[in-house]
Amino acid sequence: MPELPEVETVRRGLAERVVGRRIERVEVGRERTVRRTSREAVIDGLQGTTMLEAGRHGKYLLCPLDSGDTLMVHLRMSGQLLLAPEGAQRPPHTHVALHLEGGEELWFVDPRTFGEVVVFDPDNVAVELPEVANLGVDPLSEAFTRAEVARLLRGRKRAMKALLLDQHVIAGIGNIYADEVLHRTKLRYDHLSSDLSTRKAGQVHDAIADILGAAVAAGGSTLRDARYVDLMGGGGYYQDFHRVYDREDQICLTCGKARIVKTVVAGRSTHYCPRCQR
DNA sequence: CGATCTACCTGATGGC
DNA sequence: TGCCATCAGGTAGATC
Repeated sequence: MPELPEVETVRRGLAERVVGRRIERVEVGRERTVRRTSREAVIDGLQGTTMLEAGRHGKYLLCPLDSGDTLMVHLRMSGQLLLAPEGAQRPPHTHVALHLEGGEELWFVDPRTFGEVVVFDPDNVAVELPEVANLGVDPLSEAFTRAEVARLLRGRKRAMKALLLDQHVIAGIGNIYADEVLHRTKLRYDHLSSDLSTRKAGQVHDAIADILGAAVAAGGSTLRDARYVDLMGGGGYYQDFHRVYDREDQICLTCGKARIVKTVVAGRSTHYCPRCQR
């Protein structure tokens, strides 16, 4: 569920409401959520610490603590971070609860349990969280330029959809926004990245920046199942602006003629306009 | 190297 | 209403 815009919305909530407040007590329910290390490592690593800032790289939340360690949270498919009053009724599948100074709790809720909570030493990230060390450029960072995107895309011979989803190249794009970016740039999912002109690669850069930026401004995309919500439990509304995702058989909003096709590519649902995208 | 498939889980949805 | 099959936004690892 959550891709960069949704994770960024959660990050902003943490920056506004959790950074600077001491974590007084930690509860870990389900062991699977902390499988990377252990229940003890997460409890001992968080208890008594304070988040210095709320960071993000791609879909990974990375929050440095005053202990020198860093808290990593990945929401994967169904994870949520929710802020609630101390003692409030917890939803099912609340696997971690942080009791914050000032009488609130921060919950990690995750029905499918793909998500993770890790406390790690940032100086040792390559060993403790290698996938974080190997993340590609973040589209909201200064390093995300037209020239860099052209280099990343044109230097590889990959199907465009698979490449946009590859977190080692560009970090943060998931299935929804990959389809939206490809539609905006009129590229089909199987267009080879090595065939892009420099100009076209620049358009891909611009589409990523525009679409992710607009989605962040809209608070992300909350689909019918409402599995993505922000820290306060509110939904985003960028789903109202999707032009291909979840619009199977509907008329393309760009050409007004063809109907959106839904197919499966590399095991992922893929939506595109057969008339606009080549 | 790259594409595809599978596995990890639970819940929502749709067909019968 | 109930049962069952199918599908879901992510990622890593195996296989070809």
